Amino acid sequence: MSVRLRGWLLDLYEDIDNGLRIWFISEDGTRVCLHQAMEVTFYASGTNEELRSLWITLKRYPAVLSLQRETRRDAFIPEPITVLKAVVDSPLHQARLFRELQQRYPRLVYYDADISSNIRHAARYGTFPMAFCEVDYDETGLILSIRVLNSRWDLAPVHPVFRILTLEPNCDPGRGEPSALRVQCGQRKQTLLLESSGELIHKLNQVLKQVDPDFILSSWGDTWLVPTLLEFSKREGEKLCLNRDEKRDVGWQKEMSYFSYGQIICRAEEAHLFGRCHIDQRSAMMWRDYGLDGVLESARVTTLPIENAARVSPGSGISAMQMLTALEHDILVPWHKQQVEVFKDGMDLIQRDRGGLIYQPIVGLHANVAQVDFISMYPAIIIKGNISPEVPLPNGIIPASEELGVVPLTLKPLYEKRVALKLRSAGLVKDSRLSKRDNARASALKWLLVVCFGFLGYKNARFGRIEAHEAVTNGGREVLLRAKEVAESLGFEVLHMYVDALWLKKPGSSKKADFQEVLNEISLQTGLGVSLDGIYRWIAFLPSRMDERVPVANRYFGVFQDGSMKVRGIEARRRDTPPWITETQTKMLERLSRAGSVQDLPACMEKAFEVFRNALSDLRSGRVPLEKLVIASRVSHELESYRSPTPAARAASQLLEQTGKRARPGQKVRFIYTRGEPGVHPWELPGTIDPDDVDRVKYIELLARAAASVFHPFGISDDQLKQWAHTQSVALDLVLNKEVSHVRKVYHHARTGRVEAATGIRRIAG
DNA sequence: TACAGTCGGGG
DNA sequence: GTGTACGACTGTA
Repeated sequence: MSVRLRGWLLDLYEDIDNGLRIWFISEDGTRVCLHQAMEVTFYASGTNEELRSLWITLKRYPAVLSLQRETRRDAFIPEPITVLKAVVDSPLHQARLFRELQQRYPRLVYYDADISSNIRHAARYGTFPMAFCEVDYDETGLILSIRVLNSRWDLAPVHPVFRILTLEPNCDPGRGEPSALRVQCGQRKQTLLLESSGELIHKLNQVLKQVDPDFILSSWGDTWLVPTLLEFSKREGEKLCLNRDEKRDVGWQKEMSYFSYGQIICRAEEAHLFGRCHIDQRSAMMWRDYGLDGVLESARVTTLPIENAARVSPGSGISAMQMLTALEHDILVPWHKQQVEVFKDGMDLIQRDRGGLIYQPIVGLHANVAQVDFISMYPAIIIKGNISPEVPLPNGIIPASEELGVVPLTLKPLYEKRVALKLRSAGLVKDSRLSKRDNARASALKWLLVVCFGFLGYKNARFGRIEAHEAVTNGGREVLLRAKEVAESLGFEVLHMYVDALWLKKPGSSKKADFQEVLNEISLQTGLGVSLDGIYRWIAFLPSRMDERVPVANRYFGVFQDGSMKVRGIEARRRDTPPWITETQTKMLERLSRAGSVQDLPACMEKAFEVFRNALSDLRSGRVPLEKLVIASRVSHELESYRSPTPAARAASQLLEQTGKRARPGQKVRFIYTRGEPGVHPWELPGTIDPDDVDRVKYIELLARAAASVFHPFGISDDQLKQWAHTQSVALDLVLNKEVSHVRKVYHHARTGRVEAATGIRRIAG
C-alpha cells in the first residue's frame, strides 16, 4: 500500500546505514522524513589491462551491482574513449569503494566518482531544495516514486511557512564572555542564562521541541555557540536535541584555510544539522548581502543543500551546477582536473593575461556624464560565443560550434533568470515593485554569474581551461572597443572605460532620452545587452596618489541625477579603513551630493569641509568612541614567517603572546593604532585601551588622506590638507576660499561656453 | 628607495 | 574546499 505526499523538499542527506534520508514540509504543514535507495554510477578509463584488473576486483564486491564496458566522451579528449561503467548500490558504498580504488589503481582516470548525493539526485529526479514534490511511499517510509512539480527557474517560487528560531549570545564572544542567550521565534522572545545550572539545556530542549524549527539562525553558532552549548550539555548530562533527525549528532565540518580571491581565507568550523538547517549569520558567506531569500535562491539554482549554500562561496555553487549540467547531458565529469595547457608561442604569450580592457580616465570633474554598462558582460559573451572548455574556441564572439558546451548550458538559464528578475524589478513587467526579496535573489544570482567566468580560468575547476578564460576577456575587449567606436561616431566623448562599462558625455546631452540612441546602437553593433547605469550630475575621476599626473582606472565618485552617489576605490570603500574615517568621508561626500547641479558645488564643498573640521575636533577632544577607530586587516601568513610584519601581524603577535590565541592565515585581526612601541594594540586583548594612548597623529593623517581624496578634484592638494589637519592653522581656510571662488568662476565660464583653465584645478568641463 | 603585504572590482 | 590577473597603495627596512 502506498501513501502520497505533496510538499517541499527541505533537506536531503546520506543515511548512516545506506541510501538517502529526505525531509519534506508537506502541504498541511507536517514535517516528514522519508528514505530512498539510490544507485550510483561511476566510470574509469585506462589501458585494457588495467581495466580488466579493475573488473576482476570490482566483481568481488557485493555492493557493485553491474559492470559494463562502454564508449564515452571525455570533454577534453576529441576521440571517444573506452570506460568501465560500475553501478554501486548506495552512495556510501560508492564513496568507500572509490577511496580504495584510488589507492589501488592510482593510474586510472575516474569519472562521476566524487559527486555529492544532492547533485546525483538532482540529475536523476530534478530535485532541489524547496522543490515542490509529489511523493509516493510505503508504510516504512520508503520512497517509491518522486516527481518534481516546479522548477529551479521559477521567477516567483512559492515557499511553505517556515519556522525560524533565532539564537544569539548577548555579546560578541570574541570580545567578552556572554552571560545570556537570546532566543527568538516570531514575536516570542526569551532570554536564558548561559550558566550550567542544569536548567539551560532542559529549557532549550523544550523550546526546540515546542517550535520544531526548520531554520536555526544563530550568531557565532559555528565557532562558539554550538560548541559551548554542547559543552554545557555534557556537563549537565542532558542531551541537547538540535537535530530533527534524532539518530544524528551535530555534523562538524573542520576549520580550514584555503586560497581564494587572491588571498588566504580561513573558514571556521561549521555545525551542520540534519532535518533542519543551522545558519550562522556571522560566518555565512554574503549573508549580509542577501539574507535567507538569497540563500534559498542560491540553493535552488545550485541544488546545494541550504546549509552549504549559505556558507560556501559561489564558486562551489557554480561547480555543482556544471556537474549537474554534465550529468544531464551525458558528459563525463572528470574527477581531478587533468587538463594541461597547450604550448604557446611568443605571440600568444603577449596576447595572454591582459584581462579586461582598462582605459585611463580623463582625470577631473565632469558634468552630465552617462555610465553605460553591459549587462553581465562576461556571462553574455560566454553564452553568445559558446565558450566552454570542451568546445572549439570562437573567433571573437562568433561561435565556432552550434552545440552549446557545459559552461554556456549552465549559464544560460541563470543569465536569463537574472535578466527577467531585473526586468521585473525595473517595472518593465507590470505588477511588481522592486521588492526586497527580488533584490536578494538577483544578488545571489549575480554572484554565481560573476564567479562562473573566473572559474573558467581556475586551474582546479573541473570545467576550466585557461584558453577559454582568455577567449572571454578577448571578447570583452573587442566589445568595449566596438562600443567606443560607436559612441564616438555619434559625437560622444568617451571619458573612461572599465571592463564592462563606458562613461560618455556630449555637450547638450543630459537627459535619459539624449543617450537612448547611443545605447541602442551599442547594443545593436555588439549584439549584447546594455543598460544606462545612470547619468551623473557630476563625476570626479581621481589620479594616482603616488603621482598625480597618472590617471587610475578605478578611483572616482559622482552623484547621479536622483541624488544617489557612486563611490569607487577610495578609502570609504576599503574594508581596512576604520569606521570613523569611512563615516566621515561618506558624510563629506554626502554633503557634496546635495549639490543640485555643478553650480551649487562650491557651497557644498564648504559644508563638506566643516564635516572634516568637526571630525578632527571630535578626535582631539576624545569624543570618538574607540570602536570607531578599530582597523580590521587580514593576516595571510603564519605570524613567524613575516619578513616585514604588517601592523595587523604585529597586533596578532601581541595577542598570541598575551592570550595564547593565534590568528591563523586568513583571519582578520582588529587593532587600534597607539602611541609609542609597538604602535598597535589588539582590539581583542582583554582590558581596556586608555583613550590617551590612541595615536591621534596617525588618525589625523588617515583622515586627512581620506579628505584629500574628496577635495582633490577641487584643487586642494594632499599636502595642504595634511598640514592644515595637523596644525589647524587658518591657512587652509584661505586656500579653500580661494579655491571655492575658482570653482565658481570656472563653472560660470563653462556654462557661458568660455571654458578656461584655472590654476590648481585639474580639469573642469561642462 | 625597494620590497612585502593587503585590498579592490565585478555588482 | 577552492575564481582570475593586476595595479594602487601603505608600511617597513
